[in-house]
Amino acid sequence: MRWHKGRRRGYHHGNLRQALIEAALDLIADKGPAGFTFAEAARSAGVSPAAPYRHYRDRDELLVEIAVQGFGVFRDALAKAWYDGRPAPHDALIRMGKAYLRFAKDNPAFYAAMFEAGLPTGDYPEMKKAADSAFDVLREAAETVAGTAQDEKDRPPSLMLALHIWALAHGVASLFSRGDGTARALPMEPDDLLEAAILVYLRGLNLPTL
Amino acid sequence: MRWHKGRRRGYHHGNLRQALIEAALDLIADKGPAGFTFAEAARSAGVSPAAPYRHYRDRDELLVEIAVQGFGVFRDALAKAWYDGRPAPHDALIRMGKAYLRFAKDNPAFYAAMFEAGLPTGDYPEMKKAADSAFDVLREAAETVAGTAQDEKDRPPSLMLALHIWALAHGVASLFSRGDGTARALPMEPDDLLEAAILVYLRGLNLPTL
DNA sequence: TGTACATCAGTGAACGCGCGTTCACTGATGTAC
DNA sequence: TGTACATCAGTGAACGCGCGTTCACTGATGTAC
Repeated sequence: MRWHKGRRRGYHHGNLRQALIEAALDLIADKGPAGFTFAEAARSAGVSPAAPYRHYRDRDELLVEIAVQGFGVFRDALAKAWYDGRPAPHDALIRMGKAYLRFAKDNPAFYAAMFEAGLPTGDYPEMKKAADSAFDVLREAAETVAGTAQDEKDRPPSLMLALHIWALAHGVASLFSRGDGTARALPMEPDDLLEAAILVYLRGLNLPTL
Repeated sequence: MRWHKGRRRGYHHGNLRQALIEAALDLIADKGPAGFTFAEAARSAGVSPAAPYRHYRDRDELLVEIAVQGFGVFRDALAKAWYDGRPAPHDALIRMGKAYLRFAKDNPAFYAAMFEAGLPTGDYPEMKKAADSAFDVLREAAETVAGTAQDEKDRPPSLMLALHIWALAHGVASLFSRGDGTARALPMEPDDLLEAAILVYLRGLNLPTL
């Protein structure tokens, strides 16, 4: 590697692929997933409009790459918050929910590319794989939380639990906790709203509150 | 009114305003909220590209009008499903949740314009008003449901209840129940997933199950 | 270590295209008398 | 009821613009010997 981090040196860029992604993220954060063009990303990265074609077939391929990277960052954030369910699974679950909100707030461009770029998930296997990998963290958490049931007959189906938590966190994030100025006003913190919802939900599952 | 419903007759269109909205809805449904242009909507409505300027200042103004109409349809759908909480508030609440999903599925273009066009809600008062009006139906329902508490001390704050149900329904709709092909695969019906979540949630609120 | 050569990753000019927008215009409609 | 006129809601031609994309090219890098 002969380049100082991302610094351009001479004719060859060195890391144009990643530079285009970062340029696109900035543009998306500014103007939504619609408001980014291949040409502008190139300009923003300081290369000619033809250069991106050495790395991506078209705009969509770049968008997918962004979504894939986004799901990676997302998965790591969720896994870190879950922290193997320590010290207590219920607390860890709530922590993970908050990490979901934080991700949406801190990375509006990733969030938009992942969930709102209108890319049919089915058409892009790598994207689906990356998304599934993030969801797996949630499934594992759900499994652990379900395992805290007092009695085996009280044990909720963990897939259902995972999907409910996902939907709840996603709903709160999409409506109230976005970082791009399209969030709705709320008379409380999104974090608190989500925490309360998860607590009520877990109580409804009849799991022991710690 | 000299026009048969929406039928063009001669030089004047008769109802271009609404025709443009419908054309835009078709385009949005096809290609997402990004993939609609003023010019194409005009072409689709059978008028010259200059004609829309007689009715809308620009693309955004048309989008806002669409979102406003969408929230109107949405509110009516929710209110109809709620049906004043009859025969039983809990059942009616679940019915309303399902109406939320159905709306997202049946009206992907409205849904996208309302929730994903990237229009900052704060900048468009009429849009905010229309959205609030839809949310009011939900608030009223939450109020009624909260009132079913056995004991006054068990009564949940109805705003919180409303926001939780909203987030849940919105999350399920956005992730699993969209009509535009971007929904994720699910091993069950979105309706059933949402119903189960609401039931668990209400149980967690310690409200009497009917 | 030096040189020849292949390959990689960029340039820049060019193109066709559709969009947004403006303009003077004109056909159709509504209304005052 | 007819006519003159104002207003409304369209036309169509034109423009500048930026995008996507292609092309032959070329500078920089890596490697075989």
